Amino acid sequence: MRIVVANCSAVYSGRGNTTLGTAIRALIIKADGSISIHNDASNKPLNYMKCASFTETEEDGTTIWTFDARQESLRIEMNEIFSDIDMPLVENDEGLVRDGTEAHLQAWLAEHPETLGEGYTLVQREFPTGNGPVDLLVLDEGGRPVAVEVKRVAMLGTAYQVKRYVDALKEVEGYEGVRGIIAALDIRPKTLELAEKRGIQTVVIPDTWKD
Amino acid sequence: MRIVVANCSAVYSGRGNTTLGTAIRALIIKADGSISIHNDASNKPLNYMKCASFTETEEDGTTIWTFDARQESLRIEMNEIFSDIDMPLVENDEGLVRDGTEAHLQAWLAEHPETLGEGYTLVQREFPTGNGPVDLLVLDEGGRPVAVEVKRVAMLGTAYQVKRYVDALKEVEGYEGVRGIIAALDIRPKTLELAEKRGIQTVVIPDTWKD
DNA sequence: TGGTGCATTTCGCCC
DNA sequence: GGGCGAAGTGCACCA
Repeated sequence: MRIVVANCSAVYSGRGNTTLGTAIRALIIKADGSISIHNDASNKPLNYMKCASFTETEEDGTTIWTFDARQESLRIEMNEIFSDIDMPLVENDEGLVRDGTEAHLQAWLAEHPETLGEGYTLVQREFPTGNGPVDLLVLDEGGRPVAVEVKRVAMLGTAYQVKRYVDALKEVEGYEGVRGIIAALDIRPKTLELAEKRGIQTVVIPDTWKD
Repeated sequence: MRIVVANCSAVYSGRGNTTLGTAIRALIIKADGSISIHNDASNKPLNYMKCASFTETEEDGTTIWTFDARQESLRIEMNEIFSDIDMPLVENDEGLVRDGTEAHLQAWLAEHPETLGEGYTLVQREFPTGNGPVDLLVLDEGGRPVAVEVKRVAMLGTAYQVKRYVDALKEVEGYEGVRGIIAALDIRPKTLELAEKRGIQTVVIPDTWKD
C-alpha cells in the first residue's frame, strides 16, 4: 500500500464526470491497483478507481499521474509531493464477517414463524410469486397463505413490493385469499400508514430477536 | 490525517455486527474523527465509523483502541504497530464537482423536450403528482400531458415508479389522459419489457446528449 | 430532525 | 457475465 500526501488537482471521466480543485490530499494506491483520493474528513474518498493501469508523465513542468481502466480514467496533477511511503501489507486477511443482515433475519423468522402470529407455520423461503420471489410464505393459524417480506428497515417501496407479490399470488389457484405482511426491525411511519391503507399487516421484529 | 499500519483484529457493533480476524492492515484516522480499516485491496474499507470518541486501554498486555459514537462502537486489538504517521492536510478543499448526474440529465431534457418526441414541450420540472414529484411534465404534439421519469440507468423499480405517478395524475382533473415515459441513458431489457407491457414509453438518451 | 431518492453507488447472489 | 436487490449503504435535499 502506497500512501502519498500531495498538493494536487484531479479530473475523473468514466461512469460520470467529476473535477477536483487544487488542495493537499492523501492518495492511497493499493496492491490490486485501486486508487483513491482522500481529504481529511469522511470515510469516503473524493475520487476513486480500481484495477487501473498507471502512467506518469510531465506537462509544462508538472507531473501528471494517469490511471486508466476500461472506459474510465483519472488524471491527477501532482503539484507538490509532501510524503510518499510504501508499506507492504502481508495478505493473510480472512475478510469481514457480517452478522444481523437481512438474510439472517429471514432465516431466523423461518425458524420462528410464531413471531408473525400465533399458530403461524413456514411453507417456504424465497417463494416464487410470478412477480419475483417473496422472502417467506407462511400459513396463518387458519391455514391461509401469507406472503412475508422481511426487511431491516421498511420504507414505502416495501409496501408496494408486498402488494406486487400478493397481487401475483392471487392469480395462482389456491392462493386467492393470500395476505401480505411486512416484518422488519424498523418500519417507517409513512410506510405503516400506507401498509394499513392497503391491508398489509406489519410486524416489528424486536431488537432482541437473535437472543 | 493519521495513518497506522498494524497487526490487528476488530469487532464492530452498531447498525449491524461484524468481526475482523487478525491481519496486517492500515488504519486511517481523519481530522473529523472518522476511522477506517483498510486491507491492500479495494477502495472500500473493511470497517469504518465516523465522529468517534477515541480511547486507548490495555487488556492482558494488549493495546485496545475503542471508537465510540451514539449507538455504535468499534473495538480494535492492536497486536503490533509497524508504522504510525500523522500528517496534517491543510483544509482548503473545495470538494468534488460532479457532472453528468441525473439532475443534469433532467435539466438538459427540460431544455430539449423534443428528444422525447417531435413537438413535445415542457410544462414543469419536479411536477407534483400526489404520489411524489415526477421529474418532468411535458405536453406531446397533441397537447396531451406526459409524465417523464429521468434516470441514468432505468431498472424494474423505475417502471413501477412511473406507474405510480401516472396513476396518481389520472385522478387529477384535466390529467385523465396522462401517459408515462422513461428517459434514460441505459434501460435494462427486463425494464423495457415491463414498460411496454404497462404502456409506458421508453426513450434512450444518446451518450452524446451534452454535446 | 426525519422522510425520500440518487449514487462514478458497491457488492453479492442467482440465473 | 448480466440482471437484480441489499447495504453497517452514504449523502443531499426538502418539509
